[in-house]
Amino acid sequence: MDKSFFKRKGIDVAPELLGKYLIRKLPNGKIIRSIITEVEVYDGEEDLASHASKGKTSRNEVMYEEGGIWYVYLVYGMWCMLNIVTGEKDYPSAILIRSTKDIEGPGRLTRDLKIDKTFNRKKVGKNSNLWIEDGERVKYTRTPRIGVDYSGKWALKKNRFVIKNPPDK
DNA sequence: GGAGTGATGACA
DNA sequence: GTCATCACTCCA
Repeated sequence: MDKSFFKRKGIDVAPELLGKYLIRKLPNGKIIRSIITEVEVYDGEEDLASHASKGKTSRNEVMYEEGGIWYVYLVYGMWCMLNIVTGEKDYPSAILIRSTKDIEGPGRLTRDLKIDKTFNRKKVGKNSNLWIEDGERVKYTRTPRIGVDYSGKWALKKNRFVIKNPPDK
């Protein structure tokens, strides 16, 4: 995956991630490939649903980096969320990977792929044992994001991209 | 529908 | 230091 792919706006990158393969190489050498089926875009400080809405902090500073690295953080005390940072440096935006074809749900995804905070800030690539490979171009639909009701009008923004008719493996 | 869980950020 | 909050999943 070309680095410039992730330097574009999250809203442009997100639909193209659908249908691509998320690939995880486990410590024991086993490789898991799964098609990305559901993502959400968090874009800019004005997005109240984004961690970046409160400005730069020690947790979200990774979002301000240049696109092409992972942003992993803990929610609800037990689940890690997997995001890809997008956009230029100093612009906070990221895409949350919510589901793949085999694993539905962002918390389950990271549990099953054994992804934890050690991936935070790592580059998307084989060197970090977690990367993306080209897949098929697919149709998708846009819906409001999940679990962000507190963010007022931003909760209604259709920044969630879901694959339509996922191809068979 | 409701509990559990712990890092994080806000405030003092 | 305290306290409330939270991009979730599981089991009723």
